Amino acid sequence: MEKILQIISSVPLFNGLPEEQLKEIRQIAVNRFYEKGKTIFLEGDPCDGFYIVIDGRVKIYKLSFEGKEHILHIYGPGNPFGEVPVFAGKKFPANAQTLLKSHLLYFPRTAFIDLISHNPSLSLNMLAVLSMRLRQFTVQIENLSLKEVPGRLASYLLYLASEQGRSDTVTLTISKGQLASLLGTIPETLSRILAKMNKQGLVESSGRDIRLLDIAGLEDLAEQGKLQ
Amino acid sequence: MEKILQIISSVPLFNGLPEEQLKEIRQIAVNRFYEKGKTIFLEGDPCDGFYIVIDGRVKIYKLSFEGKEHILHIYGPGNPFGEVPVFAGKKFPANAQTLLKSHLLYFPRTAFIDLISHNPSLSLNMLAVLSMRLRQFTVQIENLSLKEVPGRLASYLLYLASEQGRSDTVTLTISKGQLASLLGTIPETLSRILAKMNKQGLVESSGRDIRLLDIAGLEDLAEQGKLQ
DNA sequence: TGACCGCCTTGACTTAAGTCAAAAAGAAGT
DNA sequence: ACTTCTTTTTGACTTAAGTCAAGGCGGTCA
Repeated sequence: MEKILQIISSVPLFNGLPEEQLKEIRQIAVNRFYEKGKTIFLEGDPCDGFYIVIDGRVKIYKLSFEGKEHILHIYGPGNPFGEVPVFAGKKFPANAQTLLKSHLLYFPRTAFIDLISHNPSLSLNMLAVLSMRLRQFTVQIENLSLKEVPGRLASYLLYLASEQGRSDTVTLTISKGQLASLLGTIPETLSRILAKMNKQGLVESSGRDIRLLDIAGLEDLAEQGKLQ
Repeated sequence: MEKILQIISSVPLFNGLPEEQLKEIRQIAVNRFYEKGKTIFLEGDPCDGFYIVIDGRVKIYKLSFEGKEHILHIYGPGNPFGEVPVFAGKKFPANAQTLLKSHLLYFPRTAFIDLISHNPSLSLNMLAVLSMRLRQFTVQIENLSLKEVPGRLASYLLYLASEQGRSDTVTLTISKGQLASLLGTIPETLSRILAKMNKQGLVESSGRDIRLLDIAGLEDLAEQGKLQ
């Protein structure tokens, strides 16, 4: 119980809120535990609340008619998800599934809206979270429509390097198949492009570890969107 | 002056707010007039406020390294834009330019945040606006990564039909070049695909008017994302 | 050790969509 | 009606990336 309060206080969404309000938030939160590979919700499901990842990992994805999936986000501890229908419309715009055994906190819609109505700081935090997400989507759309796969991969590797605080080597935290889906392509193509980048001396990859040999080259590639 | 108050009251973002609050909002709003084709802001520009279109039309777009543009949104009267950096970070994530001579209202950041902090209804409205936008982006990403151009075009035509309240004929409100950019492709490709859809009896297009001859076929196409 | 599994890679082929260049069709102004 | 400019269409060609199918690699478990 105390532990959860501590976790809540470290979630960006609840940053800077006074102790007392954190306790209120704790009051309405519900623990939910999922095994690996479990569906949390499906696109079109009616929504009456949103989630925060406490532990584990969750993918948010869309499915094509034939069943091909495109991963929109992968969320880990501290990330909220499923907030869109809380404030607009009723239904989830995408699917959510656990990638690992996960511990989530669930916030019922009405109680949360009540809370937010009485707490300007919380509402500003929530506005910030949604705005950041819009910003991310903007980048994703730019990547999809203005860059080719090599450019998107280079962007992702550089992002991962900054994320992991290292500039020389990164370690993929997801499978290459999942990465392909996140980049809007398929495993075969990703594999071929990684091979090409190896040949060109941009990276040196073995398994999930990828050494970034030519940062400047990768930055060019990420910016221009094209190989060569 | 009175006219602007009336316009403000009809903007979805300010729906359901009491008269008095609308007046406060009017207080902080600043009129801005732009000729056709003028830049309102560029990606990376520091932001200290956002806009609402009163009259005219504005495109929000990204530019690739080589200067190719991808239009993210086209906004008309009643639509707010540029809110993202108000709540998260400082810089605009995309470019904005007028497509027509336009009248905008500008809301300075700090004054607006002040307002929102004291007005839960306004903040919930803003949360709804951002959430709707996230939902739209979700659809756009789905279209870009899981559908081919014919599927995106079919989606757009059906959307336009519902928008214009007619199921048989739609009229493009933007040039075909702009439409191509909005669908993440180029004019040549769009032209060819429209020609193919004509040949297949799905539509009958002449200039900016497009008759939808086979709605069921278009819906299939939009859902499956592929022609044939 | 060997069989099985999921994940990744490679090869051959197809195809959607982009590029470049030119013609055609509209719109606007004189 | 004629010029000029923009927008749209068409054609020939190239290319990025998808499909299908086969094989390889690496773990796990009996």
